[in-house]
Amino acid sequence: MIERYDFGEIEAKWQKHWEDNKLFKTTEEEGKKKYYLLEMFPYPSGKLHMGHVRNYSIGDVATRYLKMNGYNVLHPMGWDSFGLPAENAAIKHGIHPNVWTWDNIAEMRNQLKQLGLSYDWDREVATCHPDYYKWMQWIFIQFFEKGLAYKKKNPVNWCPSCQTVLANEQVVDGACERCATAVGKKDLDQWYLKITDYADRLLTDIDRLEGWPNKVKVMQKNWIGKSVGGEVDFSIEGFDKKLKIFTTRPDTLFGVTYMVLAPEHPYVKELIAGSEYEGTVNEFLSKLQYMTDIERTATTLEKDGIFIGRYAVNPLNGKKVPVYIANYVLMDYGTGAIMAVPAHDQRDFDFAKKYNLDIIPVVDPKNPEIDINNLKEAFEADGTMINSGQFDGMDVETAKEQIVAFLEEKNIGTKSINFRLRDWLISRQRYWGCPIPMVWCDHCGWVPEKVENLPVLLPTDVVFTGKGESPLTTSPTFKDTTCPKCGGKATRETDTMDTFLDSSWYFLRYTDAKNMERIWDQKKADYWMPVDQYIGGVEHAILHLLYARFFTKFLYDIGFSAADEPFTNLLTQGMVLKDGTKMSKSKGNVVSPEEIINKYGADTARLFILFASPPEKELEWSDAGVEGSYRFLNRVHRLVFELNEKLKDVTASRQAVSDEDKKLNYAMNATIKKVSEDVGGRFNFNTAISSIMELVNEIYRYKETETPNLGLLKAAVENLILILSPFTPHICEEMWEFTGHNGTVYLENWPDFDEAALVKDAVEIVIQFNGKLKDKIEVPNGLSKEQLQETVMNSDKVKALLADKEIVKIVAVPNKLINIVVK
RNA sequence: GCGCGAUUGGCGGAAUUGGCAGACGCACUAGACUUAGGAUCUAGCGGGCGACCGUGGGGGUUCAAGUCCCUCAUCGCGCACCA
Repeated sequence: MIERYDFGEIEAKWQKHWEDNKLFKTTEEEGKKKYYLLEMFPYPSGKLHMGHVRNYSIGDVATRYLKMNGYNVLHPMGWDSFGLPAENAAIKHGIHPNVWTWDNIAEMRNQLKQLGLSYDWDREVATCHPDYYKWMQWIFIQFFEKGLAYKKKNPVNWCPSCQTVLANEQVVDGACERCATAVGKKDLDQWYLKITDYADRLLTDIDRLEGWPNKVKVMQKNWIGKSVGGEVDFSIEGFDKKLKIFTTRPDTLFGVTYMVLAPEHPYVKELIAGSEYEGTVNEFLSKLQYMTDIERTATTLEKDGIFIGRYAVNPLNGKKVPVYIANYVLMDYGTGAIMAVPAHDQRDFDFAKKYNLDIIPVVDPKNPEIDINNLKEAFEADGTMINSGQFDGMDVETAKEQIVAFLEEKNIGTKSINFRLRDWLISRQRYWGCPIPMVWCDHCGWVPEKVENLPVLLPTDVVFTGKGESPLTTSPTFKDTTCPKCGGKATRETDTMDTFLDSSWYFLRYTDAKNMERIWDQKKADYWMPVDQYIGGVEHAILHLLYARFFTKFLYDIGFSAADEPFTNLLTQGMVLKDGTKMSKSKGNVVSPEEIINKYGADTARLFILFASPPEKELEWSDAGVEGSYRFLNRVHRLVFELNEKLKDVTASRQAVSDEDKKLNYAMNATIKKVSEDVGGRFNFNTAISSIMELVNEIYRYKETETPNLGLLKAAVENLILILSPFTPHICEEMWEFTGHNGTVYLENWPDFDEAALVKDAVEIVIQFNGKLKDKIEVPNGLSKEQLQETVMNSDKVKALLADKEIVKIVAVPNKLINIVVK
């Protein structure tokens, strides 16, 4: 170590040292507390951005802290490396996605290493590697064999720009999540995973996720969207099939004044066939068909519908009500048909007003301000049943139960639960993804590829047009094959999988990443799982985290995972902002990590990012703040360098004799305690760092006192290096070596703090009058209420303040304050 | 519209159980050292001359409220015709 803080030299030196000594390699050590710490793996775009630096710095601090505290920590890294950008690069620049991706991985791996992150690189995975996607295909086959993967023709979300289908989760405000193009509908034969079979478990188990942010849990609950209600069969006059509807308000069945079918409902064609309404209804339908999803679901869109010339019969009271089709009823929720109760549903109310339909109240609000026979808006709250025959007088909840029970008894309805969650559409008409390992045989139907033939490799002889069908169809060698079952002529599935499948189980593969025989060794997976702490962006709150939970539960069910929830604790880190908005190329406010590392070093970059804001909050980038962090590291470096001459032959000791000694000893122990709590418990790295800064200030002050105790000073410096090391490992390694230690701080024990040193001889007491601060005095530690009160009342200042006042009450809190209530 | 969260100096942010509001850092001001300072060190830094006033506004509970309760406002995020 030289006098100047040469971060470039120091960081290169220690990164090499760590790598040469395989310091971060992890194995299963029985009898040692395990901890699996995981950050979301990146898509290898080629360049690290500040969000990555933040994500991985947070994880690295926690890892290094846990390691020093005796945990056996698994901390792996890999690449979510299938996906569209690689394919777009191929179309645009003629580079093969494989080449493009692996070049990017090499570059990003290098950048991660420059940050000094403690990854076990021997466990690296890349989802585009055949050794990985072989097992992806294996999992798909397990789904297929359990009946949870199926192919179905359906109108699907189609992005005309990406030229591929999208899952519901990937459609945001009716537009493609990736490119923001308006999403259309297309009838396609597509593969689905039956995530709906897991809807109930995915929902109820959310309550077990105590270590997850509430926000994420609420988002998942809303996404799964469970509704409890009933299904009721209505008959239609002159039609032999029953019309089944789903409702969450069976209590309002007597208030039904019309029925609505979704325009796509299969009965519609039959119901109008040959009638005088056929022409006008078809006209209405074709008008709807040309609307995009954005238009169709916009809140501003007026409710629009048309009577189809038929009448349904209310099974409870035999009443005839008209049947409509309308744009506000969706085919893919419930049964695609509803009973309309305008008095108690705002949407039905709006529609009824527009088309002049009856409004019959069946729930009395018992509120004189609401005129139930002349409603201004639907009354959706609780009340007492009216106009409902034998159910009159019941409250809403009771009526719901009673009416459903009545329907079940008469065999005209059942209790029913509906989920908003749909099955997961996983086919993609793209090249750069995992091939779906299925073969179509005219005799046997869909047959999975034999496991011993996996992986079904991505062909390389394809043409990238960026249009229409999957590029795999252009491969002359891929498509034609033989049936794994009967050996006859057959064709391969040419679609690839949604990349969200790849990332739904990578955390399990890390536990035994290089296993060529099995997906993983069960013992190893059982040792490490579940992930104790998962860290990543909140943008994955629904998609990735829900899919990963689904996969884990499935793998648990088929006996391949000991855990049925993958992530015990979840930390969603905040975004990195500049000038109040997200860093983006288009806004020109991007700060590149590379630039910061070159100018100040990785330690400064890490320190700033951890110090500027608590991890879960947004972080406002500040160049001046980075300078400040850099100055702090220089200050520490200077302190250690300057003191070394004096301290090199001294033995560290925690003996504190003088008052000044005690102050330093207190600061040292208090800081160790605070940092341990902030890092180990709450992930409050910003406050941990500020307390370390205070300790540095204290050491600077102490070393200038008249007779500093060199042993104690040395102990303070050593502990400073140790507790700072998880944040800024390179400079701490260098200082640790410079102060005469062999080996690496990474393997040192986290320092203990001495409770006794935290007990002060004298404490400061706050004196309040009516809760307002008036004075502060020093008193011996541990005075009782009575003693404290006596001391305070004898103080001259208090006596003076009390001169013309009358004491009403005195509240004394030992070692803290005394509040005198006066008149 | 529904749900979740936030609002503290010029700025980022502290205040863990109700108990000194503004820790730590940035910016700024003055001074020291210096040929020089964008290095370093020292001091100051919510408002007000002051009694005092101050944590988005208003109300409440309490000896005591940034913290608990009610209410309003603003901003952010999520969902959104889900029957």
